[in-house]
Order: sequence, then structure tokens, then C-alpha cells
Amino acid sequence: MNFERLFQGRRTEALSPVELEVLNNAVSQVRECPAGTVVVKQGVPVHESLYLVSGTVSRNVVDASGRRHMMGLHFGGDFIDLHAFPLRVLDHNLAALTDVSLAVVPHERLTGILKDYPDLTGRLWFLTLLDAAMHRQWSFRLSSLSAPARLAHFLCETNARLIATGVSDGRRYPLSMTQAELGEACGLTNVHVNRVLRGLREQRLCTFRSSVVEIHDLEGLAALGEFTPDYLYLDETINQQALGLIRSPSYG
Amino acid sequence: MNFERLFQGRRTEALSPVELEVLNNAVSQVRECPAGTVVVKQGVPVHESLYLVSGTVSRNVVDASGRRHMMGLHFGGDFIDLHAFPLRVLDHNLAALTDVSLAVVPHERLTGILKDYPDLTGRLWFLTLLDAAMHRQWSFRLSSLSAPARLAHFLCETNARLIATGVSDGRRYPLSMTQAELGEACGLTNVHVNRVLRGLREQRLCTFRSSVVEIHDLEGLAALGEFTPDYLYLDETINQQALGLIRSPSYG
DNA sequence: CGAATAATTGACCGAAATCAATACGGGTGG
DNA sequence: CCACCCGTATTGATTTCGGTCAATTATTCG
Repeated sequence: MNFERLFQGRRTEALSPVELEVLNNAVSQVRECPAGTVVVKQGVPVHESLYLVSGTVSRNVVDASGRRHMMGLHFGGDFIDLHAFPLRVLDHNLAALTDVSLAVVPHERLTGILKDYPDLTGRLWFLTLLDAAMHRQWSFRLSSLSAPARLAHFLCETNARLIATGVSDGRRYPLSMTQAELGEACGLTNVHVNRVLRGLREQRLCTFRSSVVEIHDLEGLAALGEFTPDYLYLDETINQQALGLIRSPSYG
Repeated sequence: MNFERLFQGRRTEALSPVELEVLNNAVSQVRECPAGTVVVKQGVPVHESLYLVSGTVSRNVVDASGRRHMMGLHFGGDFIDLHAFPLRVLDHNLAALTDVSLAVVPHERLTGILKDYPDLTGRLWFLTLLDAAMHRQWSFRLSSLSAPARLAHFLCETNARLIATGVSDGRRYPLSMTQAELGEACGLTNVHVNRVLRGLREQRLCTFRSSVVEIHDLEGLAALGEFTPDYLYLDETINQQALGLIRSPSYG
């Protein structure tokens, strides 16, 4: 199931073989869902948590006027609703933005881990708090950045996370989102996202086209977005790469 | 130390006498800080977590232009930086808005709880995820609500939380914040907060004056703010009170 | 090829920010 | 006891960023 990716690129030590084994044994099945599926519905009690093997999943709520607002985004290697284990009910939806593959972990087995593997429990706890740290950054983005800065921040954050899992080479990564979805994530309309993206392109900061993000000036983009990746707890090398201060080894 | 308040008014069962005892024994000292103190500084490794006995503490970051942005607010009875236990370093500051009294819990003792008390660990984990749920609502507020609705939502949330701890009678509660701080919490300028508060007063929804919030029409305020308290996991009665559907017993 | 979805561009509008005064209120010290 | 101050609150005039409405052009995919 490749649970190694849970801590890949992080400042913490890797999971031990025993811990990996324990997690693998906790999986009851693998579920495939097509793009657009609401994987977990707001307010419905759940008895299992999902590890995202591949694909992209968004965390969103729908407001009174029917508009969707994204409060989180997840990629392959994320334990996307581990927090449903202590909480039991989610206050938001999880929706597949692409076709996804999900490993299902029943909560009984997580209870077993809680009882028998305190260290692993602490690490799973850590993961849920990493999500909380991202939530705080998403708030920061909304409350204090201009539209161009918000997009810059979002694209830098995503770049940093995807460097950690080896999906981004540091300057270029796939991102299957529409401009409207980018708007849902940054609190902007699709129209304005379009204009702002043009601006970023014209300033030679980055290009987003046909589901690929290409960063021309990472340092500039990070500066515009007031982006510092510390809250992602990445290991020091990746941290530097995410700021554009050093090149990633895989960068051509 | 009155750790009962940790789950007071929540949909979950109360802490057992043993668990209360364990938590009480985990406290190494009680610390008093005057208003304005930065209790925990962003980026500085910490080896203890703080339980807020009394007073108000804000969670904030400072942006490039020096403006402060609030990403959370805590009152007496909240375990304010429990997440520092798995994370080790915070990505934001904790600042005392009033004089505060803090119970200090060294992380070694939390490690002991993690090893020996899986149930209690699960409940502490739950508490940190409650904060995450509030973060999501704060994002929601910023991305989808107008200025009046943001303030309405904020005031309803705070009311709900303070009903749970017995501080609000359902329509009236003390809130030691300036209009500027209200703005930091809702992503608005002090000037605009002032105008919007006047609007809420004129619509007979609520009044905020000399550090007291008085709600004249709770149902209306909740509707304006698109507020639903489900994410706070309050018990059903308090949930209804927080929406203004029933009166709280303590309401005169 | 054609239908649906996504992207792009233009004209206009409006909510909240900004800039700038003024008023209030409650402590402090003369 | 009153005068002074400083932080907070209030109000007005103006600007601006991003939203809304509306239309057109690209893409993608069956």
C-alpha cells in the first residue's frame, strides 16, 4: 500500500518496518472511485478512514448560495480522513477531483493501534495536526493575501508537498484542477482566477495550462505569496527546494 | 485544575475520575501572564503544553506588512496548545488578550499518557481535531461570508462555546476584545468592523459594547452568519440553544 | 463532428479598504 | 479635582480590488 509516503520528505524519521506492517494489515480493502464522486459526505457517521493511494481529493463545504468552498486538497500518499476516527462525523465533504484509488482502514483496527502502538498513534496524531496546520495557512491566505498572492501561495504549497512525494521536480508538476476549482480553493471567482493567472504568466512567475503548473521563478512566486513551508514539516533540503533556494536533484 | 471543562457541554461522555486524576497529576505548575504577553512564540520548540484556566488567548500570525491575523481564539477550559505535543514547534503565536492563568503540562507526562491511557489519548486527540474543525469554519467564514455575516458567525460561534462552559446565558456574554481585534479575527479593518457593528445594532440583531456581547435576535444572527454549531460537537440541548431555538435555563 | 465543459475577454458595479478627522472614555499625575 | 493623554470608537470622502453579468473562443471527449 506504500504507506512509506505518509512521512516521505518530512523532518521526522521514517516509519519502522513493524509500523508499516501494522498499517498494511489495517487495510480491509481498496476502493476505486471515478472523478466527481463524493467520497465522504458531511454529517454522515463513518466507521472507516481512507488512505489516498492515487488521485486528488478535495475537502469542501457548500454555502447557502450553493457555492462550493475548498478547505483542503489531498494527493496520493495522504491519509485523507484520519480525523474521522476520533471525530466520527465530518463537518465537510470529501470529493474526488480525479479518478481515485482509496485504501479503506476500519476504525476498529485504528482502535487496535491506539491500544497497542503508542508511538505509531503519536505519528498518526501528528498527521492530522499537519492538516490543521495547513488549515491555518489557508485561513492566512484568505485573510491577508491579494488574489495574485493567494494563487502564488497555493501553487507554492502544492509544489512543496508534491516535491516531498516526488511528483514535482521542483519547477513543474501535474495539477488536475480547473480554474474554477482553483478559485474555490483561494476564495476567488473563476473569472478573476483567469485574469490573475494571465498576470502571473506575463510576469514570468508561472504558467498553469492543461493541468500542468510550470514555475518560472520560484523565489519570486514564494515572495509574492509570502510563502514559507515551515508548517509542512518538510526535511531541510526539500524546504530549501520549495523556496527555490536550491535545485532539486531530479530537475532537468 | 477543573479539567472537567475540557468536555463540558460536548456530545461525548465526561472524563472519568481516573482520567481527571491523571490529567491533574500531569500539571507541573500554574503560570500567570498579563494581557499582551506572547505565551508561545512561532517557531520556537516547546516541551510543554498549556491548559487555559482563565482568560482569553488568541492564535495569530503576523504578515509581511506587519498586520496581525487571528486564526483561533481560546477561553478558560481550553487546552490551547495540545497540538504542540505531536508537532514540537508551532507555526503561529499564542497571545494573551487578557490576564491569563495557565496550567503547564510537560510533554514527558503526555508521553506517559500516550503509553498508558489509550482512551484518554483518543480524547485528547479529539480535542486537537475540534480545533481543526474550528479552523475550517474560520476558512469558510473568510471565503464565503460578507462582512456582516462574518461577524454574525463569529459572535454565534463564541456564544455557542461559552454556553457550553456556562459563561454565556445564551444571549449575553463577556468578550474582552477591541473592534480592531474583532477585525483581525474576521479579516476586516477596524473601521469596517465599526460600521458593520452599527448595522447589526440597528437591525436589532446584537450589540457589542464595553466588552459585552448582547444578542437580541439569536435566530436571525445565526441565519445571517449561516451558522450551524454541529462542528463544535456540543450536546443536543446546547446545540439548540446556540441556534436560538430554545432558551437556556440560566437565561433570565 | 458536435455537444459540453473550460477558458478568455470586456463593461460595469459594489463591498470593503484606505485616508483623514474628530469624539469619547478612563486612567494618571499635577 | 481637574487637565491631559492615549487608546478606542466613530464618521466622512474617496479609491480599488475583485465580483457580476454577458458574450465569445478553445478544448476535450463521446
